[in-house]
Amino acid sequence: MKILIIEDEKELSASIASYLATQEYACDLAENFSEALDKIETLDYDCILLDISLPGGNGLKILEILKQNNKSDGVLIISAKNSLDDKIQGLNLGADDYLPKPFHLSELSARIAAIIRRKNFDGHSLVKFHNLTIDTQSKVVTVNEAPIVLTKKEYELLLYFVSNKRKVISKDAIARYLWGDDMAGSFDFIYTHIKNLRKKLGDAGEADYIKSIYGMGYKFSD
Amino acid sequence: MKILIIEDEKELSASIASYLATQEYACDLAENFSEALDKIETLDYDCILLDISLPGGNGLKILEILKQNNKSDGVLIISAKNSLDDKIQGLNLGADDYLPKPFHLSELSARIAAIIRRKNFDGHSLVKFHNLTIDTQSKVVTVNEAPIVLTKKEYELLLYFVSNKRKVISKDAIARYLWGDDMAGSFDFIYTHIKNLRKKLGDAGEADYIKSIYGMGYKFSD
DNA sequence: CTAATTCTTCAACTTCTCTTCAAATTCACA
DNA sequence: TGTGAATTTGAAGAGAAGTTGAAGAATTAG
Repeated sequence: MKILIIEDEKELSASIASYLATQEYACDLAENFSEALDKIETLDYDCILLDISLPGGNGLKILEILKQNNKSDGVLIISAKNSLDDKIQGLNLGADDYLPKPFHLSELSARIAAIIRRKNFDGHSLVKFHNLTIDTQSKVVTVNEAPIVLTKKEYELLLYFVSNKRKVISKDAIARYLWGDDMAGSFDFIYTHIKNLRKKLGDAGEADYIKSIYGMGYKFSD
Repeated sequence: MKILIIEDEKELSASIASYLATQEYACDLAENFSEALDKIETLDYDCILLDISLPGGNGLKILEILKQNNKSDGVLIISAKNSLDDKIQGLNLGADDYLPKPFHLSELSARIAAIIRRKNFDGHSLVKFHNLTIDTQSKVVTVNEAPIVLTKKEYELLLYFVSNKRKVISKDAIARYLWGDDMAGSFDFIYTHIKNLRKKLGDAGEADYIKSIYGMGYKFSD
């Protein structure tokens, strides 16, 4: 479970992070507006702790951006300003919960657990990458909201790509993932399935997500 | 895990070192400005404890130099001067945390653990050398933030250089690393790959990292 | 059981990398 | 400063890696 902590008080965020680490959460820290945007863009988090009163840009702005990118699931607002106004505004923008400072780390942890539970529950098992979404429950893949039809192998391949986005994946790894450990020899399957997947993504308007890295494998990125 | 302690009070640094040794950290000590620079240049540390109030040069100066060399990840400032000013300046320069004296060794240890965890987590397994970074997951190499495209052999060669930076590497060792043990005879491959790597690094603005040591091999340094 | 779909195999083709080689240059040492 | 050895360089062919289309095998659906 990955958590992003957007908080400018370093001592606080460090202690949150070290506490959450004991609960098996992996934390990323962002201490200002631009850092936060950066992390949000490059990684997906199971939960985002957002301090509203952030220097260099308002925390609510971040929430808006998350909302626009369909990533506002799992946001827990923390704030010293315990004003009703902030709270309402935050929840309206799609935050899942609101926790006024100061708080006990155990309460924070409980709320995070609740948010993640909820998120994984309501059919939100969506894996996303830009305008591409994969619903791992219904197994429906959409590009720009329009569904595309994939075969089973193509679906598994795409899911593997998206969940390892921006990493170079060796053909060996792909072979092991799709066919199990005993896939010595030829990569002809892979070539063909990649060709077909590229074709279908291309037809749907999103070519070029799957890059070949000569001699190394493939990389799914933008 | 390697830790550098930059601290002029010998008793303090000794007791920190011996405590951290019990936690499986290996500590190096530097008790003044020049010693610190020396250690920083020759070795990479997982965490650096930096006393701001250092004789013979300000500790913040060291932080600046670390920052310039892209080594400011993992710096924990310790200081008796518990002024807000120092703190802000330190954190602006990229330190990860700030611990005012006096402190409990257990707290120090907890913060170090947090810093190392953070560093390994959001560092994406980055190998760095000055303005050069190698992301070993995405296999992307950047010079001054701009990505450069390398072939597989070039990438492996560069990675070998960077992980053996500032050491003289024999062509035999390079050959064994890149092609396995059975590479008797000619070094023509190496010459060519080094030429190409130099070209690409040069085009990206960083020539001269790869030095030839006549009759011995090569050295990657600045 | 048949038809349709999907998966795998194969071969021709394209693209990019690696290696080879010879000529030019640099270096250490006498 | 001259000499042989070490290194650099550019060019080009060999070779590996990746792409593509087509067709047979396997699987699934009706």
